[in-house]
Amino acid sequence: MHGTNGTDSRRRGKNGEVLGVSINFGPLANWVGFNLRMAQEAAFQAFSRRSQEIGESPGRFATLTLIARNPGISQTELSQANGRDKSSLTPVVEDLVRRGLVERNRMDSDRRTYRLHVTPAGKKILTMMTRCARLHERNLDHVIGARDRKRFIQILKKIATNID
Amino acid sequence: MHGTNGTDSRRRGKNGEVLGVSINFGPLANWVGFNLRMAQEAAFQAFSRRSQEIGESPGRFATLTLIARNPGISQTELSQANGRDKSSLTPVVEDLVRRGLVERNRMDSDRRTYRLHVTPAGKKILTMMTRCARLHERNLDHVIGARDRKRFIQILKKIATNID
DNA sequence: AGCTTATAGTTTGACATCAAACTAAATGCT
DNA sequence: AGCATTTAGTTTGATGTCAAACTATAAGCT
Repeated sequence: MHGTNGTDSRRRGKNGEVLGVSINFGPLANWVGFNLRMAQEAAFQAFSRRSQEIGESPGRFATLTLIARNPGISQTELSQANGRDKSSLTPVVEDLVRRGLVERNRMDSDRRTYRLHVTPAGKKILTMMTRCARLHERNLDHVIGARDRKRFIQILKKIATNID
Repeated sequence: MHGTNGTDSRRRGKNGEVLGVSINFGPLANWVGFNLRMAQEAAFQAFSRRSQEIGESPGRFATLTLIARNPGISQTELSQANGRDKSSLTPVVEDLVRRGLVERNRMDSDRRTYRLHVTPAGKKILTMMTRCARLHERNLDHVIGARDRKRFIQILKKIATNID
C-alpha cells in the first residue's frame, strides 16, 4: 500500500499518492491575530513544561510576582494587572494562602477588600520561579534576537493597551 | 498580622483608596512571555466581540479557513495546522458538520481518517467571517504601525516554530 | 437616619482546552 | 496467516477561564 507514516506531513490524494503540497494557510499566514495566538501557545507550552520541573503551575508565577512587587494589593487590582477576571483569581489566591505563600487580611477601612502579601515562604518559592522564568526568557530571547527584542516588547505592550 | 501598617507600598488616601494606579510589574514588564500573553488576550477579546456581532465563535474562523484552503484535509492535519490538540477539534468539526458548513467523508484508502470539505453554505459564512477578521486586522495594523508589521509577524512565526 | 447605588470578592454555569485512555483500522514483522 | 505496533479519531477527566448572579459592605443622596 502507499505508505502513510507519521513523519510525512505531505498531503495525499484520494488514492494516497503524494501531492507534495504542505498546508495552505491562506490569509492566516499574514494575519497578526493568528500568528499571535500560535506564538503565545508555543511559548506557553514551553513555559508550562519548565514550570512542571519545579512543581508549579505556570499561572501562579505572574500572580506571585505582582503581589510581591505590590504589597497590600487587592484582588481586583491584581486581576486587572494580571489581565484576568477577578473571579478567576479566587481559587488561585485560595491555593496560595492554603500553601502559606501568601497572607490575606481584610482592610480595616473597607471590610470588603483584602490586602495581599507574600510570606517569607512565598518569597523563597518566587525566587525559584523567577530563576525558572529567566531560563525561559533566555530561550525566547535567543529565538527573537537581541536586536529586535525591545521593539517587539513595545509592540506587544501597545497591542495590550491600545486595542479597541 | 500585617493589618494596616506600613506593609503597603502604594499611596492611599486616609480611607485606604489607592491614589495613583501605579502597579509595579517588576521583571514582568520586560519579559516576552508575560507581554505576549497580555497582547494575545487583548487581541482575542477584541476579536471575540467582533465575532459575536456576526454570531460566530472566534475559534471557528481559523478552522473553517484551513479546511477551505486545504480541501480534503484530515482532522489530525487540521489540528496541527491550527495549533490545537486533535481532541479539541472533535466537537468543533461536529458542530460545523451539524450546521452544514463542512462535509466529512471517510477516506477510501484509509477508513480511519476523514476528509473535510467546506460546503457552499460554509463558504458563504466564511466570507462573512473573513470580512470581520479583516476589520480586526486593520485595527491591529493601526496599533502596530505599517513599518513594523512584517518584522513583527516574522518574529511571531519564529517563536511558534522554533521554541523548544 | 434611611434608601439607593456602587464596589470587593465569591459562587455558579458554560466553554475551550489538553492529556491520557480508548476504539477501530492499518501496517509491519515473522 | 497471526500478532504486535502504529495511527485517526473519540471519550473522559481535570483545569483555567469568563460572564452573570449573588453577598456583604460602603458611599452617596435627600
